[in-house]
Amino acid sequence: MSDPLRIHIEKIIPLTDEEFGIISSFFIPKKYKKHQFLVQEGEPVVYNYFVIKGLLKLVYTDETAKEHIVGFAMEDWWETDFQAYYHQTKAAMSLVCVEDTDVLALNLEDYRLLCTALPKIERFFLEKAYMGFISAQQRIVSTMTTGIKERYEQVIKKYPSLIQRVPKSLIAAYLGVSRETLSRLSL
Amino acid sequence: MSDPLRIHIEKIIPLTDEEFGIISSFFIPKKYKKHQFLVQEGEPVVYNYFVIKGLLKLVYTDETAKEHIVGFAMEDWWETDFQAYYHQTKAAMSLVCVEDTDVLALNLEDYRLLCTALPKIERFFLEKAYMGFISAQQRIVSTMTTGIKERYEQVIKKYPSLIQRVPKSLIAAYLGVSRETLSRLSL
DNA sequence: CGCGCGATTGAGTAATTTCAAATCTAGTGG
DNA sequence: CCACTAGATTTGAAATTACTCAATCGCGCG
Repeated sequence: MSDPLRIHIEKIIPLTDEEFGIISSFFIPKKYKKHQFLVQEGEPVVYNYFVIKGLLKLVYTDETAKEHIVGFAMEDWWETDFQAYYHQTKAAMSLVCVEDTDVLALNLEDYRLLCTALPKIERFFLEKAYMGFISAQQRIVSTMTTGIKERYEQVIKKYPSLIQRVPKSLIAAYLGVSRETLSRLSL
Repeated sequence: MSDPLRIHIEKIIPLTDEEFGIISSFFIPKKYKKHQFLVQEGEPVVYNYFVIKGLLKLVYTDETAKEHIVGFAMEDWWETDFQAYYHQTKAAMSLVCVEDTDVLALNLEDYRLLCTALPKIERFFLEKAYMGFISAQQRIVSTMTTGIKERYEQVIKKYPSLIQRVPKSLIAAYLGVSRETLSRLSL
C-alpha cells in the first residue's frame, strides 16, 4: 500500500489493486551502488528507470572529456537517455549513481505492452512527458535570461536536499559554469 | 483530404473520416497578421495553436526589455505558453507572428473533451509531448557543450527555411548570443 | 600524521557584451 | 529610373565576464 510507484502514479490517475498489480508486473526492481552505470554512453538503452531511493546523474561527456550534467534524478523521478531509449539507439549520455540507488526498470516493449493492457496509464505518461517538456523549456529560458547566482539559488530552493547530497562541482556542471566560477559567487 | 492537421495526426495514429470529423470540430481556425500577438505576456492563455501556415516566435522579454526567443513555430508545429496554458495561469511569454499566419486553436477544456470523446488521440499528444521534451533536452545539452558557430550551423541545417524567413538577429536571440557576436562568426 | 577529495583563491587569457558608428539592402514614392 | 528611408547587418573598440591553470586551504578518515 505504501508502494512508492503506486503513490506516484495515483497522484495523477486512481488505480485499483488489480490495475496496480498489472502495472507492477512489468517493472523489474534493480539495485546499484555509487559510481555504477545504469546507462553507458555508446551502449543500447534498455530501460527507463523509476527511482525508488538514491540519486542519479545524467551526464554528457564532451570531446574534451568534460562532464555536463543534463539532469539529476532522485526519489520518484524517471530518468534515462530518453532519446536513445525511445528510438532504440545507442546512448549519447550516461546515467550514473551518485549514491547507492534502488530503481524499477521498464523496457520499451514492456512499456508498450503495459499501455495496451492498461490504456489509461497513457494519461499518466502523457502528464509526465508534458511536465518534463515544460520544465526543460523553463530551464532553457532560465539559462538564457538569468545570471548564475540566481540560477544557483533557484536550484537550491527547488531541490534543497541536492546541496547536501552532491558536491558543488556537480551543481556547477549542471548550471553550465566551472566550479571555480560557482565558488566565486558571493551567496 | 489534404487537411494539414489530419496529415499531421495520421503520421502517428490512423484516423477514420468520422474520427477526424470529431477532432476537427474542436478546433477554431484563426488568422493573424505579422506582428500580431497570439499570446500576450501577463494575459491568460486560452489556446494551444497548431500552425497551418506562417511563422511564429515564442518570446520571453526580460527585465531589461531584451527579447529571448524560446522557440519558433512554423507549418505543422504546435505552440503556446504551455506552462500557462496547461495550468491556466497568466502567460510568462508572448507568442507573436513573424509572418501572416493561419492557425487552428484548441482551448484546454475542448482538449479534455476531445480526449474523452476520442481517447486514442492521447497517444498522439503523448508522442508530441515526448518529442518536445527530447528536443528541449537536446537543446539544453547543445547549449552546454557546443560552440555558437556549430549551434548556428545545426539550426540552419535543421530548419533551412528559417534563415530565409527571419532576420539573423532573431536567430541570435534564439541561440542566446548578441546579434553582433553572431555576425562576427566566420561561417 | 598524512592522504585525498572538495572548495577556494590568484593571475593571466580568451570570449562575449555593450555602445557607437558605418554599411548594406529592399521597398517606396517621386 | 533614381533617391530616400527603415530595418538589418557589419565593424570597431573598450569593458566585462568566465575560463583555464596553478597553488593553497580545509577536513574527514585510515
